[in-house]
Amino acid sequence: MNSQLKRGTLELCVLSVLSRRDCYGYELVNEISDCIHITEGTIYPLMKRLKDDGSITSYLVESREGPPRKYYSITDIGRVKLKEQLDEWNSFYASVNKILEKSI
Amino acid sequence: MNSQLKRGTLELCVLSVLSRRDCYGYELVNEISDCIHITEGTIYPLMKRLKDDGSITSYLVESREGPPRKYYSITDIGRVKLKEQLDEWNSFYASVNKILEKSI
DNA sequence: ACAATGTACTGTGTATTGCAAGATACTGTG
DNA sequence: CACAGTATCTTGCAATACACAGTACATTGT
Repeated sequence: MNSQLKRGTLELCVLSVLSRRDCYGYELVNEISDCIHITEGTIYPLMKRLKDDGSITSYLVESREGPPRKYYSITDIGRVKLKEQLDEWNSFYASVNKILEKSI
Repeated sequence: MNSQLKRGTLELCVLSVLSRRDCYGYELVNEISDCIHITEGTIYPLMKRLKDDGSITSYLVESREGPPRKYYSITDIGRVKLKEQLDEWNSFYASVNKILEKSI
């Protein structure tokens, strides 16, 4: 898979999943990896960016299966961002497909 | 527009347009910019990469409206690459949409 | 004691884009 | 004719986000 394609969409995917329910990082990796390959080394820096810009908050929860889990929760700022990025994504792939269709 | 989204797709778009007809760089910029904003500073390094890996060839044609135009032509290697990237793109945006749909 | 798995984090490298600037050629206007 | 504007190609530097590898620590099972 061309890893360049993922750029910009992983953030959208994370926000989208978090808009359904709170998740911890490792869980997000597994959830999203079903469709698009990612690893922890990709997700944690992304979560840090999202936290820094106020799109998400986090809280720790003890776990019996390993170290404490850091759950992430989407904020109102994050929901606004999600909506914007969703619109961008939809118009973007419509644009790409328009260019591609011309060549058939 | 989130410029990160374009990554990986511009090459696909260029190959796709070239699969229809030969184009010169400036023309490609205008053609593609109808849908996705790009400038010469983006297209020419891309054309160089494509030429280096054998996906396209180029030839000069005199012009009465400015300096000579450098036309680009897709090769068989380029067509194979186009097909691969087309498949990747289709499966990629299906994957993204699958993740996004879960959150509705 | 040790392996396996769950969980979080960091560092280095890399690829592709944005933006800005420059170089050359032609066209039209004052 | 000078000059502005447009067409066309080229190059350089900065920024961004991802890949991969590695570290660290907790728990459970053998």
